[in-house]
Amino acid sequence: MLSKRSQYALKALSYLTEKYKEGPVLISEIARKKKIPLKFLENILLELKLIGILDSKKGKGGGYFLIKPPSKVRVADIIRKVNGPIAMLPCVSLYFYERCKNCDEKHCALHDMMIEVRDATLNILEKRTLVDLTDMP
Amino acid sequence: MLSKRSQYALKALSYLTEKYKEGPVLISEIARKKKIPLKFLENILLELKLIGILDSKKGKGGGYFLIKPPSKVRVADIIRKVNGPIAMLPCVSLYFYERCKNCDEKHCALHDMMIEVRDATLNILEKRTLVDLTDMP
DNA sequence: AGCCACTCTACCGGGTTGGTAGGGTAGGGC
DNA sequence: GCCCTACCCTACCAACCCGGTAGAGTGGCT
Repeated sequence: MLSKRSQYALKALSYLTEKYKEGPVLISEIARKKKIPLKFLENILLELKLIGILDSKKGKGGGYFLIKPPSKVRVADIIRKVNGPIAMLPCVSLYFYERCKNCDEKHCALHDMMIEVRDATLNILEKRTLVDLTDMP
Repeated sequence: MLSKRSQYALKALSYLTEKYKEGPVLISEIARKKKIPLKFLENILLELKLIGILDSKKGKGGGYFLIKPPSKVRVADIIRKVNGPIAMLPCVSLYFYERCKNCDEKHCALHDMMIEVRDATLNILEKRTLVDLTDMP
């Protein structure tokens, strides 16, 4: 399961995608529209900035905005950065790989099964970008 | 990611599948062969018994054993019982469903995307049983 | 100057994770 | 009827994560 934090992050990014080209958006506006606790959202947006997905502007007329066009930001990458591994086991993770002490990967049926699951998941998430997250009216 | 507990559970069950029809298997044997901390494994096997996957026999010649034929035990069900939801969001979970406060499911793009991911995952895990977990030599 | 909006530090209760320790108790064999 | 075996039960632990909340700081704009 994605953490609440990750869910909020995705919601916020989808809102910023809709407002792309309208300039900076207030934290408070995002919080209100997406029903996210304000101070928690502050924290999340800050992380997204440090990660390099967003940038911000202070003072009047300030707010947060996407650095890159929404079509260039993959959902899979956001999830990895905010939530962690997408795979179900460390030994089948592409970006958070860790060798398994309990088995030999060449002969581990669980390993093979989880590779399948990982590929099926990535096949969806790596093809989707923020644009695919914008809600239908 | 699956918790360590879930990983150990699956490993233990795959071992018990290999020893199916050979009668009860000692906790200590499973622990040794699968490199799982003994007391932790005790705890896990007990849970699997309460869940209704295993049964045990006390005294000499005792141990743990599968209640049902391995081909009747689906991997997806084990994961759900030991680890929790398979879906990435509560609002797309079949067995742990919770309505989403942040969005209207009918018009939520994230919701739709995660349904796709869920189905791709279940398409694999619900077709697999313990038999598919037995390792190749 | 003064407001605005992000930024930073800190804190907090409660829960989960990944164990460890140790004694209790039922079942079989002899 | 005793004793060994092997599961059963309770308790504890440190460390971290989750989902926030609070409040003061700081830089930018007009």
